[in-house]
Amino acid sequence: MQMSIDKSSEFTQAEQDLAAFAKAIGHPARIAILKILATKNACICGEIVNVLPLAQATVSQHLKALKEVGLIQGAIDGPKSCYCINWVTFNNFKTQFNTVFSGIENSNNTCCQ
Amino acid sequence: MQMSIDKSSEFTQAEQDLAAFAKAIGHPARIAILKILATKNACICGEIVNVLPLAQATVSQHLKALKEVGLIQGAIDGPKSCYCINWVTFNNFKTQFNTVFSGIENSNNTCCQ
DNA sequence: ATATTTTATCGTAAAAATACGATTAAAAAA
DNA sequence: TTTTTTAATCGTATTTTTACGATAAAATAT
Repeated sequence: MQMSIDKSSEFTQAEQDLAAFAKAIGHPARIAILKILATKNACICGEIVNVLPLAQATVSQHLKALKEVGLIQGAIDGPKSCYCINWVTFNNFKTQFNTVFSGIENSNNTCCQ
Repeated sequence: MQMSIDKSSEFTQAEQDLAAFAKAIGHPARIAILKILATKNACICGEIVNVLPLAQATVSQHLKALKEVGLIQGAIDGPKSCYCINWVTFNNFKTQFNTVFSGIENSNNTCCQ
């Protein structure tokens, strides 16, 4: 008996992309990281580790997740690592989101009450 | 040796709430469901099951996830279930998102390249 | 009254995510 | 040159998510 095979590829690329972005920001630690980067413009990894209630390895893992979907980018600065938000990707996500859900939201929706 | 205890409560309520919303839409099936509901206003569960490449039990599970964060609401309609988007919650999510990430995105960000 | 339709829930298997200590690698400081 | 600092990666334990068959519950249809 086989179970739990990934069905993601059965959906459209747009649906997969949007879901991937949403998933990436779907953890409080990653929200916190993005908030820090949004206010500080650029930030050394160590500063993020100091602020978050997580181990260095875990923060690195979260940074990697954000980097993989392109929401942040990093550059090596000596022995340190500097991160910042990639606003192009970020705004692209916003646009995709608003496009997909620009349905009938202005209708007086009184269904399913 | 204990590991992997949930650290979510160490973050702010706003961070947790926003992450919960993002997590809820962080799967292509749930994006697809929201898209259907956004265009159809209201929709019977069975129609969603027919359109998605997933088993009925799995779709029900995804619907439950969306309902739990308040993004959709459902009403029993005879033996059927009618679902629709809760636009109040939905727009609240949009607002929260835009508030948190209204940082310095207009700056000419050339860091971390 | 019985059968059918519809959907939620239960049980469970498999996969992915979360978390951290330990280690590695690479630059800087001593 | 050796030590220290910084951060990525590895290994691994635990938890959560994803997926589905089977069952239950509740209304409709026969």
